[in-house]
Amino acid sequence: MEQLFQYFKKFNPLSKDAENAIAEISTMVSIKKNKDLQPIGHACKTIYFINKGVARIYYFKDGIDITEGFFFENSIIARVESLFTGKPSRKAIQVLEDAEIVAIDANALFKLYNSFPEIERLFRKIFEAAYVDTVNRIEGIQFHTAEERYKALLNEAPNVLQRVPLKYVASYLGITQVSLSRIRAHH
Amino acid sequence: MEQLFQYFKKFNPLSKDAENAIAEISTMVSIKKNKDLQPIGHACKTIYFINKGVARIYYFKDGIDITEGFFFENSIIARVESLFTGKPSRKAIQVLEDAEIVAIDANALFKLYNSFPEIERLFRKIFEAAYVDTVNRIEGIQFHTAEERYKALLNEAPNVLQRVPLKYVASYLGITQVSLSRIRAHH
DNA sequence: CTAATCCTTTAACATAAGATAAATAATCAG
DNA sequence: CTGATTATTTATCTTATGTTAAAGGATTAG
Repeated sequence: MEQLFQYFKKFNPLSKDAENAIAEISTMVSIKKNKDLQPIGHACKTIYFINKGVARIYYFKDGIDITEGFFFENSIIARVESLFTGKPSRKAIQVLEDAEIVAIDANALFKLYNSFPEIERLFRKIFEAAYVDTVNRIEGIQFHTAEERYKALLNEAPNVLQRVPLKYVASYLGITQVSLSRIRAHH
Repeated sequence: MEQLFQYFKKFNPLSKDAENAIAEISTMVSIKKNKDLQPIGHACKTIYFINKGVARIYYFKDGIDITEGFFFENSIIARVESLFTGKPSRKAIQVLEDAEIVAIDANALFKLYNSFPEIERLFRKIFEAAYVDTVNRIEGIQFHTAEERYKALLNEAPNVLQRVPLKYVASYLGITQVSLSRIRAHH
């Protein structure tokens, strides 16, 4: 849990009481490469934090596996379109390397918001930052060729290309595996 | 202000005290068609609510005007990538019809979070909902042809096509004006 | 009301990316 | 270690979208 509390400090440092309250509603999960942490079709009731490993959020569109995003050590994963609406998620979370993950019970967390305003503030800030990332990502998608998007990824997150199968990277970039391969060949 | 408070009720009803506190840090703005409400290059210190009119957020990429989003009556506009980071925004807000807008001083609002947890909660929920919209929008962009995106817009937000010049719609859809025209001709 | 400007469409051509298929290369299970 | 599966690359062809240019419509300023 210590790693998670360190992460929290960057957003909103918590009192010991608040940390303990979060520890009580959290569990450690060890999960093997390629396994789904959460399957498609259930309401998202958990917020995850990656201590070790890589994960992706994915879904199927017309039978095709599409990666929405990649997540590395020291980051939060949640399928917010379900978490914040209560609707079942059409998305799954899959681990791409053997991983150590903290699972936080979201309903219990939302209850803690009432007794610990500092926790509500913490998660407000965490999700505000995630929101900003998402807005910036749209800007990266609009009006860029596939090659530009690939180069941007290579530049901003080279670890993605080192640790993640290219077929997942392709759909993340919004192109086919074949196109990605062609772009990489063109150097 | 009444229209804004009605909007708030959908997220988190406020006490009279809280409403008054927000009223005190807000001003009404009347602005003419095609005028910029906020120019490019300043840190975003204001959250807007549209009582009447249409607006868009836009920016320039390689000299080309790109629309990030459209906003209609009864919605909040903010350039969150600046609001939540404090960095200057490379984006501007332009009004596309004569508009009536409530401008909320963001720094003053953030201070109110300390005295009114209900206000912090309200805006947490507002931006969580906006975050969900943005995540869903990425899904709409990835792996859809321009024609599919156009039809989706026609279906989900026909008012955009009725009230907004097509040249702005084109960049919003991530295509050129010429392509959009061709797609519309194919019907 | 008219001229000037701006918006939208149409046309012709160029190019990036999709689809399909097949050949390598890498990984995994037994 | 070996065969089987899975991932990646390469090739060929097709198609959607970009680019540029020009024409027609619509809107606006004076």
